[in-house]
Amino acid sequence: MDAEAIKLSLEESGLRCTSQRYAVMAFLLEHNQHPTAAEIFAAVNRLDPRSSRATTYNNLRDLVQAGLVREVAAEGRAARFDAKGMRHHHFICDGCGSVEDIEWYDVPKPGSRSLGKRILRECELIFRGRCTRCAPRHDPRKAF
Amino acid sequence: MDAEAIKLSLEESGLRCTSQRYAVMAFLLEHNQHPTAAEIFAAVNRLDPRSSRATTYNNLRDLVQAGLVREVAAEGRAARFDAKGMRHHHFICDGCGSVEDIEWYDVPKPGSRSLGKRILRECELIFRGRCTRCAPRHDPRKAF
DNA sequence: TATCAGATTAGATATAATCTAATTTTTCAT
DNA sequence: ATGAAAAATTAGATTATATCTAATCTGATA
Ligand SMILES: [Mn+2]
Ligand SMILES: [Mn+2]
Ligand SMILES: [Zn+2]
Ligand SMILES: [Zn+2]
Repeated sequence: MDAEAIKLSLEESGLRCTSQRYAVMAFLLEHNQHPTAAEIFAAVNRLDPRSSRATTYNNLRDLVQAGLVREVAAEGRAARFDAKGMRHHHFICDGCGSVEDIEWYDVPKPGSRSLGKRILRECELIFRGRCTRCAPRHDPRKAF
Repeated sequence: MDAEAIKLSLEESGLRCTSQRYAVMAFLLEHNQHPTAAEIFAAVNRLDPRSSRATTYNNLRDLVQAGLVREVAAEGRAARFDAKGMRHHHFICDGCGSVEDIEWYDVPKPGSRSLGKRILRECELIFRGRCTRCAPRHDPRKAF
């Protein structure tokens, strides 16, 4: 996704393309490691222009509201984010806590009986286990 | 699950059945609203015996490690917990943030091609939308 | 009973997120 | 261009959540 496309997607969502907001969005688009707000703040300030912590949080909030960014559901203290590009699932490593993307495939919806009067919008599938780096350290005779 | 069964499940996991630890476990078993640590702390102290905040957090950590309790994956600030009884999925309300249980059903695993060298242990399915209470307030003409 | 590991406690500390009020930047009507 | 209004940014204070520390308590066991 090039600079112009990012600018456009922001403006289509009713958000001005400020340099700080652009930097957050661009960083998320080119890093799929699901960084925390603190990591994003550090990363966008490594380059110009400077952005404050409050602005980083404000922009993440705005981008999530606009549907361009997602706050990933995960346990743990700090929220993690990714750009909502192609649909995908997530894999969370028991060993190191890393969150990785898994290719999307369709998930069966719950029956209307168990859904009741609830209105279903979307679903999110999280896998757990050991990532490629952590798998070798894992003794398969021991349960987690 | 009666008192004796709780005591037993704790001891099978190598945890002493202290009154504070019992209270946390019993509370989670009879409330499926996925309370936060603060809510659990308040609830177990409404009755005797008193338990400190540190102990509530310590016991939640121990119970999660022992596999009796789960920290639910969800966005938002405070961690939420439930007793790992019967397997189930979760529904998180866009409106009020409540987390509700959804009857379990099997979920197709990702293909070994997209899984790579990762070791899969389990999966967790999260639905999003409007809960029964929030659904009526939702104007279906407006997107979220 | 004496010992000791496990558990609890109050309060201090750390971490993550949000708020506040001042300032800067952009937009837009004139 | 000019000035007013709106939007965005900022540093730092504040709040919320979680963990740590070091002293004390409890209960199992010898
Ligand atoms: Mn992702
Ligand atoms: Mn549950
Ligand atoms: Zn790993
Ligand atoms: Zn609701």
